[in-house]
Amino acid sequence: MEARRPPTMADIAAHVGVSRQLVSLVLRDAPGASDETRRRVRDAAKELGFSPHVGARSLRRARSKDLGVVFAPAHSTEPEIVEAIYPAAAARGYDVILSAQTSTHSTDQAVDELLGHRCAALIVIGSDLDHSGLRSLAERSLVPVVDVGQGKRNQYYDIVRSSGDKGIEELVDHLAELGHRVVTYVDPSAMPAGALRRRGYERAMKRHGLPTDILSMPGDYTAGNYFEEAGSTAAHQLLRRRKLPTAVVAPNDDTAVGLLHTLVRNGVRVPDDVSVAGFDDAPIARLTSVDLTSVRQDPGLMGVSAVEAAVRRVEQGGVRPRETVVETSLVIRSSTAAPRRR
Amino acid sequence: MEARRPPTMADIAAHVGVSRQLVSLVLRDAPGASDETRRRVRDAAKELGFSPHVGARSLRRARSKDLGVVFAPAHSTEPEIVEAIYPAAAARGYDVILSAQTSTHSTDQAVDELLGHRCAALIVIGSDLDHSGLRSLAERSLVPVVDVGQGKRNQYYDIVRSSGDKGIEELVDHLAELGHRVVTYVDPSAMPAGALRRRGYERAMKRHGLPTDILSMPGDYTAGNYFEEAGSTAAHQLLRRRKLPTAVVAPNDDTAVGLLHTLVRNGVRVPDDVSVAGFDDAPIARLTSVDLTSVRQDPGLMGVSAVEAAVRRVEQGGVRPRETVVETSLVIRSSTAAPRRR
DNA sequence: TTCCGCTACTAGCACGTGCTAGGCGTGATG
DNA sequence: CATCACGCCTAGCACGTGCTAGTAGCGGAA
Repeated sequence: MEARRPPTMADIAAHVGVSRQLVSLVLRDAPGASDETRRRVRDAAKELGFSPHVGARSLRRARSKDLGVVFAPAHSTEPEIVEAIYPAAAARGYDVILSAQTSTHSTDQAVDELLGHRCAALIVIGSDLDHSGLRSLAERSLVPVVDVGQGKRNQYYDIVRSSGDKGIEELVDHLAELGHRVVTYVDPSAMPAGALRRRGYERAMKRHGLPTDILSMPGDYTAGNYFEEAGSTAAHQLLRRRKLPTAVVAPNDDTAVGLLHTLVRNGVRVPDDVSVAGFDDAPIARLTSVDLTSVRQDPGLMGVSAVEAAVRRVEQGGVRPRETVVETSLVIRSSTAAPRRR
Repeated sequence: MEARRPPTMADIAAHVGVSRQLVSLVLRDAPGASDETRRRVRDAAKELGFSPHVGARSLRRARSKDLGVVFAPAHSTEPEIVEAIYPAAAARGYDVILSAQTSTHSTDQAVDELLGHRCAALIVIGSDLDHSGLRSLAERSLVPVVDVGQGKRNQYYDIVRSSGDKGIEELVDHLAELGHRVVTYVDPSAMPAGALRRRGYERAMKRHGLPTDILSMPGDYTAGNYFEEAGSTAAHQLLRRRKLPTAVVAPNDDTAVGLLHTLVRNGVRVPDDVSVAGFDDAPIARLTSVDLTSVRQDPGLMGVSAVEAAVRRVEQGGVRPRETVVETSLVIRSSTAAPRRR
């Protein structure tokens, strides 16, 4: 029961009866080996269960072929972005190294570990860092940094974000077309990308000549189900009014779901009495029992864009960071409908 | 705008005016350096932004101090386990390397990457591998493997799982104590850990002298919201019956939520008309608009147990793998109550 | 003085891989 | 016949770190 050492190229070489260099050459698909030898080396590698030592490889290699990704497992839309990063990176010849940001494992710790692996670039998804935090990260890490989420174009790091303002505008347009005139916006004030989305609401309402009605919900972003709670609280506030709006919009699906369920539980029919809409098109919005009209910000496209931005900065040394805006699309489901006649 | 090379120990040594070895010694907290030198080396390391090259380190080091973790970002309870692994590993002096299992990145690929990093052990969470897959993984990887999820004790790999059968039994006990006599069990048949939980239901019902009523729902496990859909379909089937049961139990929260929402939408009051309970105590169960009675399988404890099992196998070479069963606890919320008088 | 032990440091090899520079044989070209 | 090109292979160094085996310097004991 001894712990055997994993096989190296030297072991393969000895097994086949050639030099170690030739094995390296074959496994790198470099020219200069006969087909017969290639076959024998590959067979031996498979037989011995060879797995290249990425540490040794990154040590020798001039430039790294790894993308470091920081993400928060607790947040909902991020897993989909992470999933999209894998094939995008693979298509460009890069490997992915993940590091989680949690309450016991800070963004800085995650970044330090990734830098220890000598990643070629860092992709930070939905980080808790503000602009100055990201800026200093970009400066000290010496590698290109891509922030996925929110922020404005700058010269320190790349940004990939969805067009949250235009998405909300489209949503309001949809409601206005259905005939809604009283559309309330519930704003969980602690939401990172919230300001942009609220602006979209304000702009669209103004364009339609309708009065804005914003319900601002304070709270702690880091709390477990803050968003859903904010929606629920907002629903109770609305229920205390003499008259309900005909439609309610929230800048994320969790808040909208909190609204929806609380309204339904209190005898309000959705969409008959009140239309409800969210943003993100999270899995929860697609449940048949929720079936929420929402705005989809394509997580796959965001992942691909992040990889593209990172690879571009890596391979064209010295180019300026840029901002990539991913278009959103309206997903109409059964939680919105024309308002009842009064 | 040239891409500078990250600083090495040799750079620090040159900066301070000592040998490279002494820098290594200081940064490893090994004895044999004066306090004054330690301070100067540490200051220089900080000033230059030194980050140790983990590749070089793992190359030289006899045994690795990394735990490789395979997880599926799309699944719901796993992020919480991953979060718990970080502090547990840190407490024992291990680093964590994550690799995701997605539709475009198989478990095998994820494992190969982790083995490339020369992890000391592998922790596989909620894998799609069956027993023989895990067995061959354990055999070819040459490192201890810990499977978190389900399975039976065996000599090839460790198992960490929750006591799903006892958890469901407790849940049925709770319902029986409330006075329920007609308790239906909805079984999404494709669920990996499903058999164990169903046995718990059957055992408890028998103990209480009640007839079992199992609604088996076929379907594809890998589909996006299969579980919630299964619950929704089951609700429709129940609604077609002449008489509803007074309580419904599901082996996971998604199915229970599908049940609950579909029943509510069709005018059935929960818990007044029907009590509904799930399993997992997933975030969705805790939403105030759902407030589902459930069985909590402590994800934190599962993460810690997985790390413990892995470290034990790593540090006591040759010990046999074992099975760790994490106790569950009943979480009573407002979706269950005493049945109405008939 | 010599020897010993201690502190503070350095020399040097090893880990597994990538890559450049060569070497050796064979067949084609001058 | 000498030279060259080419296909196939090997020698050897480098990457950044951990660790063992030293080696000076210095104070104290014999």
